[in-house]
Amino acid sequence: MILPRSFYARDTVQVAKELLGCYLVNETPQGTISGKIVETEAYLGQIDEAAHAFKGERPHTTALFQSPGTLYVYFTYGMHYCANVVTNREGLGEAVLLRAVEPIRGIDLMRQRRAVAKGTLLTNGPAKLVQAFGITIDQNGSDATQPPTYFTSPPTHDHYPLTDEEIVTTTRIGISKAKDLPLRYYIKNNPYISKTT
DNA sequence: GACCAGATTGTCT
DNA sequence: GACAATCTGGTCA
Repeated sequence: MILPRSFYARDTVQVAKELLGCYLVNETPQGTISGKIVETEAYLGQIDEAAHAFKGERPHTTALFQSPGTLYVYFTYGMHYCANVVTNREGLGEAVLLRAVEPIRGIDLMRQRRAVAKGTLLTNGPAKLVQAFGITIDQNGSDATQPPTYFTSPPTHDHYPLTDEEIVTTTRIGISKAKDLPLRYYIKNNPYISKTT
């Protein structure tokens, strides 16, 4: 079942935690790709110095200020893309960054897009999963509550929701500002989380 | 496996 | 002109 807009229209930290265990799906012309979300980071807009929305709305951050459930895809380091979902309320600039997923469907397609990667290296980082799923800057501003790119709740046989015991909370990585905020979440003992510190 | 440097471009100072 | 919510390929072990 596709997660409705009301799922995202809540406290950003809450959404970041509950996205763990949910599924990311991208329907491409070549086939459907899906994966289980195992690692996220919260970015708190105008009170969070590390957030792209911190300095207010800019031409390249307009998607961050749209309705909850909107995708925000950005380009960084001259060669990489990362994907977020807008959360809380329209106009706040809050979002959750997808840091890692566990491949479920379309693994062959992921391998084609990431020929260099083997094993867990396929999707264990924000730019890696974006590449494996075939997400590009074209998805910036698109609506993640309907196809082709969207999130679903876990299948009924999955263990969900996760307990606090199974969610590890730690500081964010890869950034230079506000690094001490405990806004990174991942599923304990899952081999697909990114390890960089 | 750990550690290090290079890639490459949009945005802000 | 500096730097970025990163990854890869090299070297050394």
